[in-house]
Amino acid sequence: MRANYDFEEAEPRWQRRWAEEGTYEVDLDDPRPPYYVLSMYPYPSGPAHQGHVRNYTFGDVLVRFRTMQGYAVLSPFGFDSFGLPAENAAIKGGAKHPREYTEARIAELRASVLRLGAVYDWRREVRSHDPDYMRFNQLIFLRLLAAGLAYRREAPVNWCPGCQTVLANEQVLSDGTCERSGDVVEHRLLEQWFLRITKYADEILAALDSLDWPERVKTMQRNWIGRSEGVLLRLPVEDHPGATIEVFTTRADTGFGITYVVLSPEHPLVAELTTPENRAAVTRLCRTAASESDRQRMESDVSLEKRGAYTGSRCINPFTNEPVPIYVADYVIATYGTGAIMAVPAEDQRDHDFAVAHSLPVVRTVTPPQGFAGEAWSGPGTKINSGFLDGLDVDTAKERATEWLVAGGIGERSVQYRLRDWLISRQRYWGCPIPVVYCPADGIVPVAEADLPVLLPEDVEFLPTGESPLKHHQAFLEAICPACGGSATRETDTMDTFVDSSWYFLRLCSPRDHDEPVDMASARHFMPVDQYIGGITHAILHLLYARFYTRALGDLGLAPPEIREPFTQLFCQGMIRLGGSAMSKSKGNVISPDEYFKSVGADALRLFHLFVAPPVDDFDWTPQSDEMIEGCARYLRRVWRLVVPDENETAGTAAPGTETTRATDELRRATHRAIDSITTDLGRYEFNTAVSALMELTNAIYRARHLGVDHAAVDDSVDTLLKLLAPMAPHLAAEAWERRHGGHVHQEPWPVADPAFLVEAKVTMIVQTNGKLRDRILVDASIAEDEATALALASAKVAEVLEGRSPRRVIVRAPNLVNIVV
RNA sequence: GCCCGGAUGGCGGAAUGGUAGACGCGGAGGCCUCAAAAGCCUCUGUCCGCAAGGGCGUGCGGGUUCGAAUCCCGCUCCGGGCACCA
Repeated sequence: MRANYDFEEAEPRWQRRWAEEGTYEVDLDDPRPPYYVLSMYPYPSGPAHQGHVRNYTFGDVLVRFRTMQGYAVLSPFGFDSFGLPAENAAIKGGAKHPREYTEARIAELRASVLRLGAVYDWRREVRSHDPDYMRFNQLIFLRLLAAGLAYRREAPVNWCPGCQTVLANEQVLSDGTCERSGDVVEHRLLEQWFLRITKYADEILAALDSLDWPERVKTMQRNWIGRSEGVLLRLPVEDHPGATIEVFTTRADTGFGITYVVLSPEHPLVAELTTPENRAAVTRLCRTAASESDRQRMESDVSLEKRGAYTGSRCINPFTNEPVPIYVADYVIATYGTGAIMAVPAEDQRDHDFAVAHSLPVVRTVTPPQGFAGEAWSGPGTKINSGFLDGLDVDTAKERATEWLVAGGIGERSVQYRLRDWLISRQRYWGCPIPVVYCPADGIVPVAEADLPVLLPEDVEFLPTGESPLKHHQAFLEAICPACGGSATRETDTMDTFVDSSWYFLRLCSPRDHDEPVDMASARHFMPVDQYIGGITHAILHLLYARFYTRALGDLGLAPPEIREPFTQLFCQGMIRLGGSAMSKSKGNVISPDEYFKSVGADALRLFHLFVAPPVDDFDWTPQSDEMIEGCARYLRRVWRLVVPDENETAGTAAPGTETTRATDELRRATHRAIDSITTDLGRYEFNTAVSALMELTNAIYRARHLGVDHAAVDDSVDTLLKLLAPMAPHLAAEAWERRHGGHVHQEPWPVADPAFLVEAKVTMIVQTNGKLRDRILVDASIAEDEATALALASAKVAEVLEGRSPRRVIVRAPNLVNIVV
């Protein structure tokens, strides 16, 4: 009836069938081996744009491919549904509650993903803002609290004036601005909740080595953790008996070069060590440092003027027993190491800059290389001016100085991390409440687990005051102390949304379990995630937190303790850029897939995303993209005509003969080559070359039909083509297969290449002289070396070049190549 | 500043030591059609040449090798990450 494939009718029909028939629903008792494919659950920002399309297409190809290979593929979906945009929209738009807003966006995104033909086990859907998810999110927090992995303390924090909340270090960009709003981040001293990720720093770092992840992601995590080995040493303060300044250094060997010591402005000893005549300058410095953002602090450095002030006190350099002045300066960071440093201006450029600005002495303890024209030399060399270290190289001296400090009780070996504990408090409404109350009698008291979840009140007003509406909601604030039964005040901070996303992949294994956040048997069955797919943007934040949480949950008995790493393989797809920046709703440069669903169908759009560029690469959306999408649609029509030929097309009319036999053989080999390369490509996320191989096979089938290959061989190749196409263009493959055979192509086993068809009987041997191509000769694949040489030397083209000379050397790589050197 | 990627036709890209440019987009010509759409066929790196054929060619300069887009050294440009972390 229909010659043309009506994708607009067929695609939604197949989408309904896959959902209704539960094709991609997987349970614990499934006899097939489990395989877990997960795309990072999205923040629901509304209908999908091309970035989502690319992401979910990649994931869906893997789900369908592994299913055809015989796995019980767990393919769940969820929504990272807490977060600022919903609350900001409520504040701006007035009427809509963040829940209503968020759920509308979820419906839109879910519809897009369904329309794309991506298949999930929707029974497993989780949403972070669902009370059920919040309950376990809070329960995990309470267990972390009980185990000492969550704690509250006053700390200098990153405050974003735009978002009116604190940010984790990870959310502050290197220029000192907020990653969300772009505002300059300020410093504030606030009581905040932290998670003790640093306890796992060593394990998380060490485990990176054996992780099958992209090297650049691992490098980024290593840099972020920033482990450094050194010494903590104590410097006694002159005229302050008992007072010592503790500093961390990785260069114990430079001790003889300490010419001053610096405290950060926030250091607890600043007030005590500042003498009256220096108080004014020191206080001014500390006040400026406190009020300024990191960016302003760094910008002050551009003038090379290291800002600092003398305290008036001195401490003793333990190496020389000489007193050195103690300064306060804002180039020392309070939150790293001990918040104080020993300054060695000859071997550290920052110290050198400061020393010059404040006329402090510089003593070299390493001989710089000949011709060194810089100021501070931090590289290797021979020790000088260093007493018992003189003449040693830096590494040996470092070890000797360390031993000396330890033996003298002055210091001990220490490892410091750039990684800080994870600050999770957010002063916002639309997040998961931190389940504690403040009791005048008992202090911080956790909410009883039986009383979870602590829900967000619905009757709140969103006003542009910058304050969380929770702070003014009486019914929410008023709580009963679980310890004494007296009245208490509820915590109004909510959790960073990265907490929600740090364990959802575990929850997805048993999303409806009412007793525990993670069912052990389910997690043991499905975890770890075999293929995790997402953007490189989460290389540090989400992926680091998830690795931490997986370990912490295991150690708390909330998840299988033997599962340390959540994601076996990670694939980071490139982003789609439009007008120079990543396509995203917040940037307002999105291209919707909707018009393509209508004009060419989901399959053509999927194929385009698979074909247009290597999946790991970024690619720029250009006007040419539309032409290429049209090309993919054209290709699919070409496939369709193999199944339902036009009436004026002729096929297989030639009489059987030797030509036919050879063409049939060639078609069969083309088919098995396609199976082989596509299977390899899909396993390596090289979807672009997989599509290209599909096209080559299609071309080969057309060629064969043209030559009159018998119907059985063509039919066989078309069937294989449809199976190979099934993960990438699932609707058309399903429709075509059903017409030919009935049943589901996606339930067919994945084809396996027969090695017998991968070897060629005849090979084109190339003949070179001095590495330059001269001739091509068709030879038997089994040709012997001497025979190949003889054939090559017999070539007229070679004779021309040789001009009667005899070859100096002949390189033979039978049957592919002979290179004659003259 | 440090670290990590990348550079191949008009365009997206393929080839990881052995025929550079697979596959596709765009372009040119032809067929079909009253016409169009759709489709089919041929050509399409560049220069010289009527042609046969030949020269050149993977950002630039060197090197290793019988042979380099591919490996090594040094540059240029582009992209990303980190950046006062002692």
